Amino acid sequence: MSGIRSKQKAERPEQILEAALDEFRKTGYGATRLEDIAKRIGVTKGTIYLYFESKEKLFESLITSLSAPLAQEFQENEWEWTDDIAADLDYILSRLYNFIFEHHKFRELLRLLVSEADRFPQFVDENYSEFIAPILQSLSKRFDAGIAAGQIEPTDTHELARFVVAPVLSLNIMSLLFGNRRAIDCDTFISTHRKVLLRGLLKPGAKEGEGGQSE
Amino acid sequence: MSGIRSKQKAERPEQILEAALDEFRKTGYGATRLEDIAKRIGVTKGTIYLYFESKEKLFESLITSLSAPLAQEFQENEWEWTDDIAADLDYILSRLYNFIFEHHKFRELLRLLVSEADRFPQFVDENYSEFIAPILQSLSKRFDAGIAAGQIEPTDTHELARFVVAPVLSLNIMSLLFGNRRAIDCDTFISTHRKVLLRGLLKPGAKEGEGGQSE
Amino acid sequence: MSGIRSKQKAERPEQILEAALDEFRKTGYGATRLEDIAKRIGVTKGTIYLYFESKEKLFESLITSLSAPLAQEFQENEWEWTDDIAADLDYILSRLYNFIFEHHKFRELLRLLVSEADRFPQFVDENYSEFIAPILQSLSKRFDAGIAAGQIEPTDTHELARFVVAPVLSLNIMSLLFGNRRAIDCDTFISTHRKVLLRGLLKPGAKEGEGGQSE
Amino acid sequence: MSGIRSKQKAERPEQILEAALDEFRKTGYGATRLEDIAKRIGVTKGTIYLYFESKEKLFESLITSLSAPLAQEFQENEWEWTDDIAADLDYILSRLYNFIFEHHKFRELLRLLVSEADRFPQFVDENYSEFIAPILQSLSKRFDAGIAAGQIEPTDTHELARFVVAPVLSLNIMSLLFGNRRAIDCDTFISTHRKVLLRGLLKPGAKEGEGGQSE
DNA sequence: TATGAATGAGAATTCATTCAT
DNA sequence: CATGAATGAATTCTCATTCAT
Repeated sequence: MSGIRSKQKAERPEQILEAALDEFRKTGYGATRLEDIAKRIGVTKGTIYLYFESKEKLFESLITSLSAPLAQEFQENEWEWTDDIAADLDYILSRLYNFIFEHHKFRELLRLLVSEADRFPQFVDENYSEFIAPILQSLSKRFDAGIAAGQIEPTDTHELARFVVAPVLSLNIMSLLFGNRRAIDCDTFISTHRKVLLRGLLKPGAKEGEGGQSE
Repeated sequence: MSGIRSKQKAERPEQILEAALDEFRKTGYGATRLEDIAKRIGVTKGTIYLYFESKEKLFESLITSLSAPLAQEFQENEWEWTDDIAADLDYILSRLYNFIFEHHKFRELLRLLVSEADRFPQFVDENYSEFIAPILQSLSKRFDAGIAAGQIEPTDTHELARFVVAPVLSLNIMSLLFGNRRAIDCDTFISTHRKVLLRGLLKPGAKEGEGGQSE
Repeated sequence: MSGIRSKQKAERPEQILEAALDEFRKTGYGATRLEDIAKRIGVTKGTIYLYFESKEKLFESLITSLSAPLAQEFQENEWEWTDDIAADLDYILSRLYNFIFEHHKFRELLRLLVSEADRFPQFVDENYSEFIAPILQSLSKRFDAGIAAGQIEPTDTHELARFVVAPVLSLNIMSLLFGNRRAIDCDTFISTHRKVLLRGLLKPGAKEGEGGQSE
Repeated sequence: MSGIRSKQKAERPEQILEAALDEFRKTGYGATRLEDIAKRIGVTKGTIYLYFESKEKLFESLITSLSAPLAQEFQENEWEWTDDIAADLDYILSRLYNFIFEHHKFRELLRLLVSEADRFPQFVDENYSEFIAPILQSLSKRFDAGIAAGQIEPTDTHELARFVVAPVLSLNIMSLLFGNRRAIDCDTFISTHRKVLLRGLLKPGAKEGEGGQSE
């Protein structure tokens, strides 16, 4: 309508995906109307069909467009380990948390995956293998090294990685649940996570009392 | 046709809610058709309207019917603390995890809350205050006592409680995401959780050095 | 709305098919709107979907409902031959033509088949094998007998049957094309058909000469 | 891109009509999309609107473009009669059949007319008066002469003409219905048509027995 | 209580048509 | 001349809801 048709055209798919994300998360896949997505960017329903052949395909494209760049970012930026396990743990946590809060879309991707997990299981699986599995892989390798170096108590390192990631996922869910109705004190949460991981939950003294004192 | 019928009639609301849960979680609130819910228990759409005045009210009743008894169970069964912090941590974890695995419905409640959080925020809040808040309250009280008794490193105990619960929530989400497609090794996860909380992630030696590698 | 729900219900499919026939022939398959079909019998679009799962299925059911009883009628009423070939020819023609004029729907079936032949070839084939083929079969048998009895000039009797039926088909098409805009003098057409078949087109004299003009 | 282009441009309307015929017959008027017509000749929808002001006008132009040259051909090539009625009948039949099978488009014109007869009755009428009527006129004139010359049994010659044309129409319909799924033995059909017309269906002997022998 | 036929508002989708480039 | 992005009205199809039985 303005004149810069071709420029707009190039950006349309992104625009639509952006708008679709907003609507899908607000309303859920089933209840979102394509018309609302269209309105959001000032076009009409029909326009969406120029770029996506159906609501379902739009949803699929959305999932892909959300996870692909995230996965890529993780794959491109190799984890850089030192031999200081504490520093590396700090690095792991800050990277995980930063990643989530830098990427507002990550949270929504998660919501969509949880909501529609039974209807689109392939997406869950894709995301797992492209996105979560590599993270767990990297972390468990570092932990293996840590164990070998006597920095870490021997344990199942893959499970340990899973456990290290878990609170991040959890924080994510919280922020999905409460949106901005309940300000979540992320910093404190993160710092708690860090503290517990770094130093353990219990005082040496209490711990010694616990089971054995050979420590 | 008569005896069984009348018995069933009394149970109709429960039957409907049960069926509604199955459908809502499979399809999401927006995309679930009342007819499918009805079919599941061998009645017709009209019957649902004898017990619930609309789809939305049905959903609300479902949330309530799911969370109320769970919250009640938690409220009735007071936490029973000892002065052995390690034993109490074990107790906390086993109670939290057992709760999830005993109550299949709990997981689905969570999914519904995540999926529909923006559309039904009141439910999220209700659940938080009736269900999650009390848990956090109880745990943080115990941790306060632990700190006072010198068992636990001083810290923000409410956040600590949140952090202790986080992996539980996380495991829950995982099982929502992967259903039974990806067998999650819950036992190992829980045991890792326990180990890390009880003894800390790092060896005393590594921990003392923190930045050094006297190891 | 009136009260005799169940009676109406039983008749609905027929009602709808009847209305569908009227609309499809008036407007063609592609351009017919389900709403118009519905209006014709005083119901709404939605009602049609209680009985037919899509527009296409409705069309398919229509074709079947049109051809099935016609084919059945032909199959049930065996052709009854005498040994008078002239009488039998009369009988054949009157039966073929009567059939067309008794069965208003037959004409429309043909139109639908011609119109949609490329889109629904299976229907054309079904109709051929269930409906046309048996007719040709019966006629050619009679002609075989006629040849054996020296009543008919030896010839390919299957083709002869096809040729005997052809003008009937042709008249049918004419009436489809002109509807009631151009009154077709069917009686004269039929009588011409009869005359030509019975006595041949040419005088014996001309015929005998075949290429000569003894006239 | 330039030389070929400009040549193509001059031919665009024809190209479009050609493509339109293919699509209309395949899909019917209502269900044909202009975009498909455009694609067929490698242009876009918009281009069609440079040459035809609407879909309906395009259809109208198509009918005209199909029937006009056919009618013209018939009008230009006067029927050339001899006084040999048999030869003339041969000539009539071969001309009619040749005409149909030379002109693939004739069949499709017929299909379109049958399909859309109720929506575009004017076309049916135009075609009748410009095309069919003259044929019937010519034939009936020849038959009149034949009767006057004692070659043909007195009869309604206009109806006779109609009847002579009928099997041709019929064959046409068959080929519309079965396309190339069911090879129609046209030659045999035509030869049967010819035989029956030329010599009559019945043997002289059988014929005499039939009703009267004053013949 | 329960049914299920019918409704009708509303959503997805299609496509003739327009128009800026 | 030609494009093809955009439109928006029209159409198919869905489903929560009603109500006569």
